[in-house]
Amino acid sequence: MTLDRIDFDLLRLLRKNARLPNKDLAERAGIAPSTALERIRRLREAGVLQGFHAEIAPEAIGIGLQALISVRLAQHSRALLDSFHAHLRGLPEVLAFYHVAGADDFLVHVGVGDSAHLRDFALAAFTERPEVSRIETRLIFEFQRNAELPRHCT
Amino acid sequence: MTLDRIDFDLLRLLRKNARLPNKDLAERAGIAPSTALERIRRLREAGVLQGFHAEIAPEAIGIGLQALISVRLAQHSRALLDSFHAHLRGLPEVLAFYHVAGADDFLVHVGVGDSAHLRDFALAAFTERPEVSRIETRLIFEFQRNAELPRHCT
DNA sequence: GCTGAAAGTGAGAGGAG
DNA sequence: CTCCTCTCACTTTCAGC
Repeated sequence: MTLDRIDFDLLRLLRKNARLPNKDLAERAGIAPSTALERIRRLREAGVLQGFHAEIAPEAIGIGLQALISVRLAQHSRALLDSFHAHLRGLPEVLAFYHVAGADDFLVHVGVGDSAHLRDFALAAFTERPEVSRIETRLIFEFQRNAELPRHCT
Repeated sequence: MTLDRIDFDLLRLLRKNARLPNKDLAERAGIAPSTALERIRRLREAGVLQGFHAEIAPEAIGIGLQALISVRLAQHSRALLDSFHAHLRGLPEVLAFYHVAGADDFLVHVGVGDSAHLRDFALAAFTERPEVSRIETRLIFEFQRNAELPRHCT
């Protein structure tokens, strides 16, 4: 699938505000509302638009503390990897995770209530797991996401 | 501001699908559409709902490679921190960044076209910067975000 | 603070260019 | 592929509960 300038405009607008009405979307992209509707339907079907998510203030949902936990697995077998992967996906404290190349295999972004919660969680969800060889926890002072599209998406 | 069960329901629904029509939102939360509208307006005004963002397939916008770059600053002065912070916010390759406690000061999630782009970018945006003392780059095999709310948000 | 009706507006489908 | 029109459904406001 090949995207043109109008597709990038629609993506850029939806990336900044996913609840923008179709009418406004069309106007700002310089096309008719029905055309915008059709384009967005196609972008979704092609898997370019994967979803729309609300961003929620962490403190409002009881997240007073965020941390990054580096995890090194005991071995690099496929079975162990899959098992740990599935485990990560089931933890509500996990906000996001990265599977990376390097000495540590995973980097896990977690959100917890307080430091006691963090200690208990790190112990139960990582240290006590058979797949895990070693973890390292870093507190997050600030986390920010970027809603811009790359420069070449003109 | 104190949230009740219905607020959490609305947040949970919008977190999973930010484009869900208000009517459906109300129905699934068990309230009238006008009530849902009012509640969401208040959640936005209170800063609980901070925004709505589309999730876009990286490859579709020319991101063939993602990496995590650990950055250590030369000193920990406020001026240097602010300067580097502002710099990060202006880079389109930066998808997100963490300001963390520990030996490294920042962890930057970047998306680039290919390995040549990554090398050039790491050099120009980090290594050559006066604020930066040292960087370390790790390739990302997989990145996943969690759209669930914490367990206590019933 | 929630409900339900009423007015205004946008979404979405079908057909023409 | 894009636009226009038309219908239908949704959003949004407001008075009443």
